[in-house]
Amino acid sequence: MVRVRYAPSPTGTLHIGGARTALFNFLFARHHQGTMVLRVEDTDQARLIPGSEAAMMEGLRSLGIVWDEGPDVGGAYGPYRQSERRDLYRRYLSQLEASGRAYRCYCTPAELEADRQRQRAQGLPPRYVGRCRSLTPADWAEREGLPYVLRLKVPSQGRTVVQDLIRGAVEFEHAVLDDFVLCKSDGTPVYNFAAAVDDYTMAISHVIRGEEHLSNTPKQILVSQALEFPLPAYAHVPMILAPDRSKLSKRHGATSVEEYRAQGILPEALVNYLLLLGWSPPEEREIMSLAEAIGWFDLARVQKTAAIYDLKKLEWMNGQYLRLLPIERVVDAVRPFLDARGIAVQAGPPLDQVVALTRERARTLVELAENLRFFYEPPQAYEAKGVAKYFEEPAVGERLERVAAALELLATWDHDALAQTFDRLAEELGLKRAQLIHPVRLAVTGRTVGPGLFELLAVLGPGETVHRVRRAAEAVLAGAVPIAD
RNA sequence: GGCCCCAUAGUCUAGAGGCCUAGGACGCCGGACCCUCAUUCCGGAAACAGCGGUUCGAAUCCGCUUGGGGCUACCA
Repeated sequence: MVRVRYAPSPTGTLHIGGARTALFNFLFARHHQGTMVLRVEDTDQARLIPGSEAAMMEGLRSLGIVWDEGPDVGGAYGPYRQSERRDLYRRYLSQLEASGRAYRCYCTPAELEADRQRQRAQGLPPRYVGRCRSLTPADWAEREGLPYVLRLKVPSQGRTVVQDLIRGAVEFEHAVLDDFVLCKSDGTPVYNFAAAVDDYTMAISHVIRGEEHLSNTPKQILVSQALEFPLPAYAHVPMILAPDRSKLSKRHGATSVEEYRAQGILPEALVNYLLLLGWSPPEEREIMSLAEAIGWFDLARVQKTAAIYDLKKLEWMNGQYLRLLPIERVVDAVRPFLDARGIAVQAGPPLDQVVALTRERARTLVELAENLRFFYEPPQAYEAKGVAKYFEEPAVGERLERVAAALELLATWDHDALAQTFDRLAEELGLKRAQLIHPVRLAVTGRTVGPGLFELLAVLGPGETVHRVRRAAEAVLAGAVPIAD
């Protein structure tokens, strides 16, 4: 039975690195009909950020990553917050103490700091010097009441081998490890201890996590062995780096799932993009559904090398999804972006028709919202480049008047009728059709780029079209064309 | 500093000794199409970090060098 976990620390928002790790866990679990556990690692209350846990869960859900057991949904191995598992940790801690595998250390932070200073000065690696290592329970009794931490008694000889599913056997000499802290003086367990206990007590079969944890793994193995726990399988997935190859941080722009959402990236696209960072499908096709990914997912195809995220490709992929997804899905997705811009769609043409015309010209929902704005708001000004190109030709004002007049008489308002009207008028005026089309697009949208004119006008409707063409004609004739930008 | 991981184009990657004159994707450049833009379609430039081995043969195996990353807390 495959059981995996994603174990975030609620100290911020859901990071794309974390999201990718969660995604790999989720895909692995689903592929093997296993169970996905969400565990909140909140032992360090000082670092906890209120609302972070809920935000992370919301971020995961928005991407379609769901869990079978967790703080919100419960499960047979709860509780799922480390802060609620104190009693459990205490039990294993006293077991370790009783068996002599852990010992009390009374060294003060000042003493430890002094040790480190000295070691650094001597060019030695900073490790715990072992001052309290051979203290006996009798010595402990003497120090009754003094604060102490619990340290694991790491064997000084030998080595620990991590069998990693992605990297193979990785060896760590015990000589380079030190007697690390299991439990702080205030009684809170420390990560490497709590993680080992939880992975065992939650019956986790595969620990799939970021590469930054590889160096911690021997410590967790040592804890597990001291407690006589069987070991889970480990798989350390490569990290996601910022474009300058450094660790991802706020200064690299959008790094959280929430920020990408705000920039108009669809969750479907983000998840698909993240999937390709560190994993490759067995076929040369990159656009795929979560269901397909579940069928294909395999740790053997996970890369060893850290990946750098590429905004350009994410945006391209988002564009693909904008075109691929059912129109209703895109309409729903763009609505909040319209609202945020005060674009009132109730008064204008049906949004689905508008989106159908504009979505293939957008890469993000922000762009899409801006691109369709003119359907609901007449242009206040006209693009400078277009004015120079199309509104300054001789007799353009009259030409626009003619168009308005012809359109006004049109009985059927659809693409073909509009096309015929423009053809006929162009012939009458001795012009090329394009010489009518471009000024009219500018008159109606204020821009030089956009959907095909006849499709656009068909959706915009006769009233609004004629009105806008007239208005532009008047401005041109009056020599008072408002210029945008 | 010590320990650990990694190394194919600007970026994501395929590649598990001969199938590689190294394949795909984004981006970039050029072209076709078109009422503009976008889409789409064609075409192009662009990589096996370096040096030594092993082998009949190395992007693939080994070593060293270089480079990048991680860990080294009473953080996770």
